[in-house]
Order: sequence, then structure tokens, then C-alpha cells
Amino acid sequence: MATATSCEEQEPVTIADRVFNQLREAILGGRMAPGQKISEPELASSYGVSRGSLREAIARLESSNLVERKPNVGARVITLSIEELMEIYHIREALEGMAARLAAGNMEAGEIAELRKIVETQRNEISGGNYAYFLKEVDLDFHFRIIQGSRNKRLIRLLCKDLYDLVRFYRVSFNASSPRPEQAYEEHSAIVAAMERGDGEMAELLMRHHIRASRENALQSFEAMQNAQATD
Amino acid sequence: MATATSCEEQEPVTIADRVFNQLREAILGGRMAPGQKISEPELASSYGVSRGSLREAIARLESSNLVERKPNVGARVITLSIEELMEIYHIREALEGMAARLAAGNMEAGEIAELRKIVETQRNEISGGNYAYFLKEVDLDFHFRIIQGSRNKRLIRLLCKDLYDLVRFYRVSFNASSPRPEQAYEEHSAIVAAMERGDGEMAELLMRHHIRASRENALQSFEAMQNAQATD
DNA sequence: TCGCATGATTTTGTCGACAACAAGAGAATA
DNA sequence: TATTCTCTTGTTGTCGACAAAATCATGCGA
Repeated sequence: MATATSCEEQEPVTIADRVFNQLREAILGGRMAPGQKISEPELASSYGVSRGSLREAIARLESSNLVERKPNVGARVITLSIEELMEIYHIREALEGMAARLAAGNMEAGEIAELRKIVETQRNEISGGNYAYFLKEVDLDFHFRIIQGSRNKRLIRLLCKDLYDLVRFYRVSFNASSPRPEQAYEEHSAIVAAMERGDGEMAELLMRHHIRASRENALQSFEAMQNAQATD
Repeated sequence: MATATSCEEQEPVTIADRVFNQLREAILGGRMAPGQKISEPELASSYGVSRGSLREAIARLESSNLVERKPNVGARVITLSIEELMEIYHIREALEGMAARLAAGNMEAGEIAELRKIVETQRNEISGGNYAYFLKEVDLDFHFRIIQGSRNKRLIRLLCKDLYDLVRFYRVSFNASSPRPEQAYEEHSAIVAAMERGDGEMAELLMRHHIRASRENALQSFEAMQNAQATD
């Protein structure tokens, strides 16, 4: 099974590429806190590269929406508010819904069969035990494959390169809980069923419903966390 | 009436900003042909800036998807194939549909009234004469206002900064014809009507239908152009 | 004449240094 | 004591120069 942690990780050919990948992993891995200032001289010496190369890496991080830069002030790791996370979920709902519609028309039977297998894996894992991490990977794999199945290169780039990094950043920065495994399984299964019938319209509706449910779940977990902290 | 040619054009504070804006306008204005090689030394001296600053401007152009860069090779102005344009229309359909849904719930009555006025302007222009350029501006204004009305900052950035530049690039690079003014007016009017009723779901459906029709129209014009060229 | 290897040249990637700007500390004054 | 002004300090923006890579031209051989 292909690795699900990323759609396509091009390998670094230039120094700026390498530093970009390292910084990206550092941010997504939680080793750089949200809002943290990025000091160019410090990081440059820490990575053993010149400031120019580091600057280009930062520029690419900015275009990935992982850092924010103000002129003459500097760059900081982004901080995701809950409102911004909701914004991202709305965009995902629209785009992944479209991806599911297109995928239903474009994926080959064998690919859809693999999707079905992934969903079954998910069911077995749920009934078997609590492999929270593995479940998340399977979940990502499911979504990524449908996105790839859309055959829309720009849509793929948009979702994988831009949006999913932000989702992962949120998960690590908020320690997000594993999201409703049983319900997610049911919804995934229904989506695959629609695709097996070649019903793109229904696949889109179901995918949108699925992501909307995820959004509401995320919002509720956030509010619960807020309340728990308030009563400390 | 606010200018419709762009959502928000931040003014240049740094040299790289200025060069970025100039290059962007040069590309969108057709003064740089699709596929044209971008020579760093040449452009740097032509704009009177150092190669470093120009490099940063190019990096930003790359993140706007207006140029493509290969490591150790260089940057070229993008070339949009008809397939890529169709991809963009699919993404627009999903995103602007969502924008219309959100806008129906978030725009204030006064803003919707302005939308109605814009549509009426459009009708008057159509019955009055053939102000092709002005019609395009009004059309853009209509779409931009709905996008802004979604109140979803990331969605706004995505559509205005990334996608609409590409649409404009296509229009200039293919000399695209003005798109079906009468039908577009009817569809715009229906969208506003749904928003006036606060019916977000219907507004989304109508917006998606509208963009789908634009896509099919663009495809047909392209094929007609192809045939015309083939018989030369 | 065509294909391939080799060298020259141009272009990109990388680096260190200087200038401009912003943030913060400290002193002078109301 | 609070406030404002100034100066210092550190950071970012900009530049020119060097090294590595790719492209192009030339020449050799089949």
C-alpha cells in the first residue's frame, strides 16, 4: 500500500528544496510552535546554509500557507484559529465533493476495488482494537485516492499541497482527537458504493455530507476542549 | 463602484513587490507570451534591480501559478491547454458554488441590493449596445462581490488571487470571446433572486449551473476556433 | 549526412556583505 | 510617574560575485 502521508513528495534537488522540506516537516511535526518567530540568521546557521537559500525556502513555505510574512518584520509560523479551520473545512467540502464526482467517472474498476479494500481494512481495524494512528493513515489514504482519482491535476495540487498540510497542522497543534471512526466508516462505505455504481452525483453529495460531519465534529471537540480548559 | 479588475491589490512596499506586480501585469496584459522563457539577468537589468530581488518576484509569480520553474533550468510563463482550463472551471464550479451558498447567508440586505443593481446594469448594457469590455468588467464585479460575500477569507484568497488570474490569462492568451451575455444575465438574475430569498442551497445550485454553462461555452468556442484554424 | 562526444558559454544556485528598516532600551522632560 | 524622544541593536531587504549545472556549438567518426 502506498504511503498515505503525502500525495507526492518530490525529492530535493536544490538546497532550498531540502531546507523547505525540513522546515515543513518541522512545522507539521509540531517541532515549531504556532506563532513562533522565524529568525533568518539563526535558522540559516542552524541548518548550515546561507540566508539566501533559507529565504527561498521561507518563500515556498509562505506559498504553502504554513508561514506568514510581513515586509520588514519577518516570518512567523501560522496560527490557526477555529474560524480558519472551519473555513478550510468549507473549502474541502466543495473541492472534495467535486473530486468524488469526477473520480466516480474517471477511476477504473480496479482502483475502486482498492478503495473498497481500504474501507474494509478500516472496518477490521475498528472492530479489532484502537489503532488510532493507523486509522488516521487509512483515513488519509482513502481521501487521497479519491482526490487522485479525479484526474484533475490542479485540484490534486490544491487539496494535497495546500489544504491537507493545514489540516495536519491543525491536528498536531490542537492534538485533535481521532474523528468518529464508526460513523466515518459508514460514510466512506456509502461513498464507495456510489462510485461502484458510477453515480458521481451521489458520490459528491455523500462526500460533502461526510466532510460536513467532520467539520461539525471538529467544532464540537474544540468547544468541549475550550470548556474543559475554562473549568481548570 | 469599486474597481472590478482585482479583489485586492496591495501596494508594493518592497522592490520585489513592485517587480512582482509589474511582471504580473505584463503577463496578464499579454505583453509576455505564454511559454516565454524568463531570463533572470536580462529581466533584472531591464527592470533595473538586482537578480536577487527579481528572483523573489519570480518565486511569488510561481506561487500564483503564473510561471513554472524547473530547477537548474529556469522559469517560463505558463501555457494553458484547454484541458487545464476545463480543470480550472471545475474548481471554480465547486468553489464559487460554495461561495454563493455562504454569501446568501452572510451578505447584508444592502449588499444584495447592490448585486441586483449590478445585474440591472448588465441588462441595460446588453439591450443598449455592444460594450464588450465593460460587460466583462461588470461580469467580474458580480462574481467578485459574491465571493467577497462568503466572508471566507481563505476562499476569497484562493479564488481571487489564484484562480481568477488564470482565467484572465486564458482570456488574453486565447482572445476569448465575450461569453453569452443574454444567458449570463438570466443566470445572474436568478442567482440574486435566490440570495434575496436567503436560499443558499438554491444559490449554490444556480451558481454551479452558471459556471458549468460558461465552461461548456468556452469549450465550444475553443473547438470552433480549432476548426477555423484547421481549414486555413 | 547523421549521430555523438567534447568544450565553450550562458544561466541558475549559492554565498557573504552592506544598507534600510523596525523594535526595544534608556534618558530627559512634563 | 508617565510619556516622548533618541539611540542602540538586531533583523530584514538588496546587491554583486563565485561555483555548479545546463545548453549550445563545434568537431570527430561512422
